[in-house]
Amino acid sequence: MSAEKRKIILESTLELVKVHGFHGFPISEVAKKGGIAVGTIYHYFEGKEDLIRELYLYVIDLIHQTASENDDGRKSFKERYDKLWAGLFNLYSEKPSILRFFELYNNSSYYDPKANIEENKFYVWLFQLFEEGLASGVLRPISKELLSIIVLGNILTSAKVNINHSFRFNNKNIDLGQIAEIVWEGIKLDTEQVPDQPRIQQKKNEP
Amino acid sequence: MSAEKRKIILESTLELVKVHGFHGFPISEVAKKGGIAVGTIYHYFEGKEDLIRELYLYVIDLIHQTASENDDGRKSFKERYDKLWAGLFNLYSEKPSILRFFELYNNSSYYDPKANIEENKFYVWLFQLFEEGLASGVLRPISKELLSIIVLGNILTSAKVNINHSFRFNNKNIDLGQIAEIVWEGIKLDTEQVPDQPRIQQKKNEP
Amino acid sequence: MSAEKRKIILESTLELVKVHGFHGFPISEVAKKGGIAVGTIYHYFEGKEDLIRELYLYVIDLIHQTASENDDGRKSFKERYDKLWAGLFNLYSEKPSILRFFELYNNSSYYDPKANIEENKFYVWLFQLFEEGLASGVLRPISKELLSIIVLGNILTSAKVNINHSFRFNNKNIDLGQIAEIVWEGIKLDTEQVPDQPRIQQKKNEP
Amino acid sequence: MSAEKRKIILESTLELVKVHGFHGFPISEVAKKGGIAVGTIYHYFEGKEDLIRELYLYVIDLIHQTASENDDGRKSFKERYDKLWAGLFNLYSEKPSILRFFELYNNSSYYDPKANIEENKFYVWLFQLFEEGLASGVLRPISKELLSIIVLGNILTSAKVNINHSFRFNNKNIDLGQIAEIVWEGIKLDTEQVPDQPRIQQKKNEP
DNA sequence: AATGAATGAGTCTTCATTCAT
DNA sequence: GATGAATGAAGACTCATTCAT
Repeated sequence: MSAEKRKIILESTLELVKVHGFHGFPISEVAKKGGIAVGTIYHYFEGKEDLIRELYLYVIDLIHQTASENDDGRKSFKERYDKLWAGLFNLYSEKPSILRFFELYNNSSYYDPKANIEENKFYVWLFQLFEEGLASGVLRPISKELLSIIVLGNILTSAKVNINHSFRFNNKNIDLGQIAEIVWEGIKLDTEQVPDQPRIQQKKNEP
Repeated sequence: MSAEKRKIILESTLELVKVHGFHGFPISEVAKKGGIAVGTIYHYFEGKEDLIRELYLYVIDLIHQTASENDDGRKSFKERYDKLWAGLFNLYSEKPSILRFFELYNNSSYYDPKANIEENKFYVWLFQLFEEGLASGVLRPISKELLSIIVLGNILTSAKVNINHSFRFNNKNIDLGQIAEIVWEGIKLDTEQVPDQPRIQQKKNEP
Repeated sequence: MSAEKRKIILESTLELVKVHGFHGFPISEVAKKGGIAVGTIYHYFEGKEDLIRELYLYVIDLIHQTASENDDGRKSFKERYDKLWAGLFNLYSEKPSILRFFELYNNSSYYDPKANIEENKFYVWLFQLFEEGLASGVLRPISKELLSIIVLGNILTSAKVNINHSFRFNNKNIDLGQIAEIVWEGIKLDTEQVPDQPRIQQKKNEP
Repeated sequence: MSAEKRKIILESTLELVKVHGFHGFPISEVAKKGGIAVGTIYHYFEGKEDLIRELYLYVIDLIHQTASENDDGRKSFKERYDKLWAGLFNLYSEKPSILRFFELYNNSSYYDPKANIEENKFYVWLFQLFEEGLASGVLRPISKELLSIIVLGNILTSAKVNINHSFRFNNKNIDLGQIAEIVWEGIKLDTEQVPDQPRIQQKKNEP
């Protein structure tokens, strides 16, 4: 069992998923792309389903590394926020296969709904980051879960547009950097104002 | 050629896409679900690819109708913004198959990158809405394209979480309505005056 | 039941058989080519099998007419032989769909092996012709069946090559008229006398 | 990739073509007849079309072998001619599937008209045989192409009748050996006569 | 460990035929 | 008589997985 060969299989699969979707390519293509035999893949993974699920963990790890590596707890939260945004935006832009994989994964039959978010080390790290932001008083009182959802969602949207916008928006130049600022405007605490009054009313979507 | 039967096929497909993804179900399932014969589907559509592409137009139409029907140009822009958000959020939440379809479509081999966004009547309508918002002076000077991207992206994210969050976030209650306000905070023009009145009104997406 | 419409169906089918073979085209193509509805064909014929079998009779009739129309019992047998050859050769060459149909028919599942050759009016006529030739003493004592086989077989071969030879034989000019003479040399009775008259003239089929 | 399995597939197909024509049997029948799985066929051939085309080459090879194996350049041309005739006649009679295949192939959509006859090793061999016959002076001055057409065409016709005549000609006994002699009479040079005068009258098949 | 030939259930698609209008 | 929408059985082909080497 060489880790090298395992990685070859995962990366080959990632590329193929990007181009063809989960079901759009045969295992034999993975073998061909990786320069190995079909049977070999079954030494490293139990089957296609297992391969895709392991690929999810592999990709989460990549994201976690990218996000945490550049982080420096001594910097201001805004700086850390910008680094997070830039890091993931660049990762997704340079490796669109990751972005694509995520979009597909959550909607696919491979997705395991029983997987707990707390076991996902990237989310654990991210929750921690936002908790520190909240503690430092620069963020409006929004739950760390919601902050994660908004920020990640918008990074994803930005990167998606970045990858596709040339044809999607008629070649108009769209300044995606603005999105980071717009979101920041939305989540930062307006210091000029009286924070002792709730600015946002409670609302129950699902009673 | 009955429009009725055509709709049955489209709706059956939409449901199956939601549960299984594009490639995860056979055409015969569409037939069974619709109570018709397999061959009939091929009278109305050239093949699976064509069916999926027509489904895209069908769904775009649904979204356009939902968004435009509830719109009233005489109301304030904020009110129109809230209506847009509530309308789409509810549509997606009540019919997750639409949400799912979009997520998949843009990443699938069915997606036609040559399709011009200007020919998409929903986007035409949406661009017009934001142009009016910009003209009325309540929005920061952000391009209508970027505004569309941000707002739609966040509605989608909200609805996605709404549909999945029960298991995705460990049953924590997440107040998705906040997202509409956070985004609004990000795009609205800050008039320095009068912070002594609550800036965000109560809103009930799902009573 | 209009005879006109029946003929349209038969001729449309004949053309389609030529291009696609028996199984290579759907009944709907016959309808489209003939400018009629699919159901109409089933008013005139019991099904595809019946249509093909009726087409056989239709084609046999065409051949019989062509062969017998130009025949004149008062002419010499050699002249009648030449007329037969020229008539069928031209018919096949101008309407290759007939030739094609025959080749296919005898090898297809549509062919009815129980059909008695004596009930085929073209063969009845042909056997009669050769019997007269034998009676007149210009032919070697070969059974009328064998004569029919040889002559028809070689006309068919000639026409086939005529239709295809340009590409089959590398654009070499092949004088197919020779075949008629070669076969004649093979079946005619050699009267030892009179070699003082030229027996073979030069001939140019394709100048 | 075993040559053995490849041959099993080809032979199974050949038998099925004989009975049902090209389109009259499913690939699954080939598999069943050969005692293998359907998928295996697709390891050896790209599809049905490819299988049929490869079968053509396989059959050409069989014919070439049969014809050339029994040939002896030291014998007289008439003896070689008789051997050729007998060899092919027997091959076709004993293996009617070959005969049937040829008839069908040239009229089918599988036939590739771009295929050059010079690349067909059987024809190369045959042309050589007739060239030697012409050089030895026993044949009338007929092009080797035309000689090939006539001789092959008549062998084919003979064998066809041999296989089918029992029902085609009402159980009459037909002496097919005569055909070889008749054709020989047609192509041999009449040494008694004056070859400096043309023996065949002018005729115009295609004015 | 690595290979890749073999398997056969499953998929898309076609098309002869029917029948209500 | 004429129509053509609807049917569903049948066929070509794919591909995840196995296993002998």
